[in-house]
Amino acid sequence: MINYTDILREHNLKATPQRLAIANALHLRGHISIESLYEVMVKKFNSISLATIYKNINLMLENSFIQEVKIPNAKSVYELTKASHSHLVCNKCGEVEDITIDLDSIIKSVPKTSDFKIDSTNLILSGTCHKCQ
Amino acid sequence: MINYTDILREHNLKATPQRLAIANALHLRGHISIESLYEVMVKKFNSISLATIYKNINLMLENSFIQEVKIPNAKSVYELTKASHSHLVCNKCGEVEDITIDLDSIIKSVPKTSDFKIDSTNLILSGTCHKCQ
DNA sequence: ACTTAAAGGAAAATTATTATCCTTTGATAA
DNA sequence: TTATCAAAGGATAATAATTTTCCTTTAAGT
Repeated sequence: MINYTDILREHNLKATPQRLAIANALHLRGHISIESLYEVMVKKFNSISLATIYKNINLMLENSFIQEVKIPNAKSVYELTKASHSHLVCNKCGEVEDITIDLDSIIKSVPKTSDFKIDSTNLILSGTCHKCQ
Repeated sequence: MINYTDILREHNLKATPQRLAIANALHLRGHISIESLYEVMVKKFNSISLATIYKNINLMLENSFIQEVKIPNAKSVYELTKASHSHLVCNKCGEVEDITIDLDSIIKSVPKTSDFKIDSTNLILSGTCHKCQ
């Protein structure tokens, strides 16, 4: 169980018990939706408000402590910010998995004639995971 | 101005005036959000209901006449279904542009050890477009 | 320990989306 | 071309998702 106190502070976020629990839930689950996160949090703080979840998720996004992952045909999930990576999403069980793929060649393949300056990439590969095949 | 009557019917969608107008708006704009689509449609059908927009967007999605494009930090836009392609999104003006990129090598680079069967890809490249640089 | 800006909780408000219900209409066939 | 009817449109209510408000509590720096 990692202590996220310092990491939260580095992102200009007060280290409250609720936030430490959110950070840990994200760490343990890897990716989690708002509603799942709320379920997890209620077990630890029986009177926590959904508004607290939303307010923290939004602040954490603004301060780049976490990232949103928008998934085709499903609700968004959130993850701790880490090095740029892509995602595998199983259409059967919904599992989301990180995967590191080098997209440099892809970025270079964008025609220079389009004169578009690429800052970031967002790649989701959908299909069927090992367990669901 | 293309006539989408037959194409709608091929997707098991009755060719109503409202649907033809939605198809044309998508064709003209390329990508459009719910609220922009509503604005466009109200000009043509001054008493159209937002519910009609939602019901049609959902039916068109179910019947694969259109696709949803989920964009980081922005609302979804919709586009007519066409051959698989990726998207360029400008962080400044919000413009969304189609781009054809061959992702075969990417898909093949997913380690076979992960035993994940990929069905579809979803790639968004974010940055700054020509006009906004 | 003291102070204070920020965070939490409860609930209201707002926004987004879907469902309901009745009227109208596109598509098929007589 | 008209008659028929399931499906679609419009108005509105209902629901779901998210944000705001307001007051109490607390983290963090003195």
